[in-house]
Amino acid sequence: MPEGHTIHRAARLHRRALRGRPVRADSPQGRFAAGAAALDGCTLLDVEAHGKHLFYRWSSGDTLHVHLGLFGKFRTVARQHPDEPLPPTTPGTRLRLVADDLVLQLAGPTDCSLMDPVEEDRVKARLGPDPLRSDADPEAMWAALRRRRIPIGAALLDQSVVSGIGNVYRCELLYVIGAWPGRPARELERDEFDALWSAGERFLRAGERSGRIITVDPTDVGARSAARLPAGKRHYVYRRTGLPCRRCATPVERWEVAARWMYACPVCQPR
DNA sequence: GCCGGATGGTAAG
DNA sequence: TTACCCTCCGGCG
Repeated sequence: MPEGHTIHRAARLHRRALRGRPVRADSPQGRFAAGAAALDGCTLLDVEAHGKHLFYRWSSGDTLHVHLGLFGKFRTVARQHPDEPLPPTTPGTRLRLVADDLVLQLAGPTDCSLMDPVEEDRVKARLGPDPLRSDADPEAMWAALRRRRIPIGAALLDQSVVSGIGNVYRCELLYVIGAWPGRPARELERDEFDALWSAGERFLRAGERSGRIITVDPTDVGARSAARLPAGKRHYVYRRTGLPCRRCATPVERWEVAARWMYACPVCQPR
């Protein structure tokens, strides 16, 4: 589920598993053969996440940029012995990193490439503040919203306004702050924005820790704890078209905003 | 077992 | 605006 929480989680896990270790690198699919050859035998120095982007820094001076897009997936396989045969890869495996006790495989990414510092800066310059980063500045997001006439539902998907939020979080965030998605971004009140930012921080952080998106207060779905909620009970409105709102029972509506499905309760999120 | 859809973004037209 | 990337998962049979 690649919204920002997935990316920060991958950064944390990959950093812990691979930092300081030399790895073998190759591209079973072949589309990243030259890049993998450049990384082969190098040591991972650090991993940085910003929004939905990952940056891996290597002892060679190279930076590996990964963007999962909608389909990209990482798979890690533990190894007992360094001389154990490698696990099979799917034909689409773009990059494989092999350490003594771990194999990391990447398939289906939107981007997997080596970047120089100029390209890296260009990518980062396009990104708005990321609530999961310690250097995130909410005032930058507030200023960006004030400049836009587009609906708030569209602004939340614009990675230059705020980075790391995807379609699930945008729908759920607007529900929990009670804002109609079609309202112009610039008309959001300051107290609504503060609630939006803090809920965004809270949702993303919980997602990073658990590896899944759970936005409901468990008491709203008749559960004691958010842990192990079944798939149909994790959200207030996302993918619940026509089903009763969990708080007021009004049917959830669905329509397109910024080329993606938007879900909202017309009563809890008044226009 | 097959089919359709999706958590996203880029580049072509 | 449309095509594309080519993953996994859930619904259906």
